[in-house]
Amino acid sequence: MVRSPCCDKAGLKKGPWTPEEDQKLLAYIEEHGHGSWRSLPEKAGLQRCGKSCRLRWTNYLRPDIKRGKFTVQEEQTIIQLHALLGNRWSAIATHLPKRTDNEIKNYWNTHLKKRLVKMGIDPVTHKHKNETLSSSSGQSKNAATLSHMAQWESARLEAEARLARESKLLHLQHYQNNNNINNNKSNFTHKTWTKPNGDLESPTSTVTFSENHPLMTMPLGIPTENRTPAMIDFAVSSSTSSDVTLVKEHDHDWMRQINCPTEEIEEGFTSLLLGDTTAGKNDGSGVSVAGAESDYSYYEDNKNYWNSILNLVDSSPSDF
DNA sequence: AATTATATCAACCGCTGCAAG
DNA sequence: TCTTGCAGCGGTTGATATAAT
Repeated sequence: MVRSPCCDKAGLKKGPWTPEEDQKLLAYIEEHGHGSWRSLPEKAGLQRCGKSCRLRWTNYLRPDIKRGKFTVQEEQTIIQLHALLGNRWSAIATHLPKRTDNEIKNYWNTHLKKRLVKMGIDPVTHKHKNETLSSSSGQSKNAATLSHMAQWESARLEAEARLARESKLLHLQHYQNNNNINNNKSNFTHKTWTKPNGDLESPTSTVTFSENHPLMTMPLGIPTENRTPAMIDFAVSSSTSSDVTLVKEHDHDWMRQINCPTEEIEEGFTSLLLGDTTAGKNDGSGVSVAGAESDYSYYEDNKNYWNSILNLVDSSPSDF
C-alpha cells in the first residue's frame, strides 16, 4: 500500500515552528484536546500536517516534559533499558515519563553510545569488544537465556502497551465527557494529564495503569526474601522508593554499581549480560546461574525475575 | 577574526500495526 | 478476509551552535 505523505499536500509548511504556530497549537489543544491529528491543523488554523503537529506537541509543547541535562540516574536507566530493549525508544521512554522518546534517542546517539564505544563496549550488544570474540559455552547459554528473557519482555511490553491504549481511550472519553460538561480552560492540565487519583501521568506512559489490571498487579511489596538483589537494585535505580534501604541488605556486586561513577556502570551491566559470575555473583537471582539447573527452570526463573523487575518499575514511577 | 570541523537536537520520512468498515 | 486511514515508532537529515585551528 503506497500513500503519499500527508505533508506533500500543497501549501503545507515544513521546518522549524514559529512561536505563533506554537501558540496556535497550544491554544487549540488546551481548548479542545488534540482529537484527530489529521483534522487538527485545519481546525487550529495551522498550515501544517497533522503529523507535524503531533510531533511538535509530543516532543516539545506537552506540559509535562522535562527538558535540559540528563541526570546520571537517567543515563543509567537508559543504558540499562537499552540493554534490555534495544532501540525501542518509546518503551524506554515509558520508564522516564518526563522525557520523550525522541530526546532519549538523541541523547543515546550523541552521548551514551559514544561513551560506551570509548570504553570498548559494543553499544548494540552491551558487551566488551574482546569478550564478544571469545564465546565459551557458558556464555552461549547466557546469551540464549538473555534471548528468552528478551522475548518474554517483548511480549510483556506488547500486552502493557495494549492495556495502556485501552486505558487511554477510557481516559480520553472521561476527558471529553468532562470537557462537555465543564469546558474550563484552567483545568486543562489536570484533566488531560492526571489520573483520577490526581497523580501526574505521562500521555505516552504505559506504566501508570498497573493497578487496574491483573497483569500488573504484583505490588511493590514483594516479600523481601523473594526479591533478588538485582531486582531490588534495579528498582532502586528506577525510583526513589523505600526500597533504597534494601540495598544495604544485599551485598550484591552487580547493579549496586549504579551508585558508582559512570565509568563503572556499564561495566557492571555488561557483566550481567555476559553472566559474568565474578561480577554478578550467583546468589539465586537467576541472572548468572552457572549450568546446574535445567534450561526450563532457568527460563522460568528468569521469567519470574523479569516479571518482578518490570512490575517493580511499573509500581515505582521514576521521578527525577 | 575567519574558517572549518564537530556536536546537538528538532523535525521529517517512511514504515508498521491496529482498528474500522 | 481485504482495504483503508490513522497514529505511532525508529532512522535519518539538516539547521544551528559550539569548539578547534
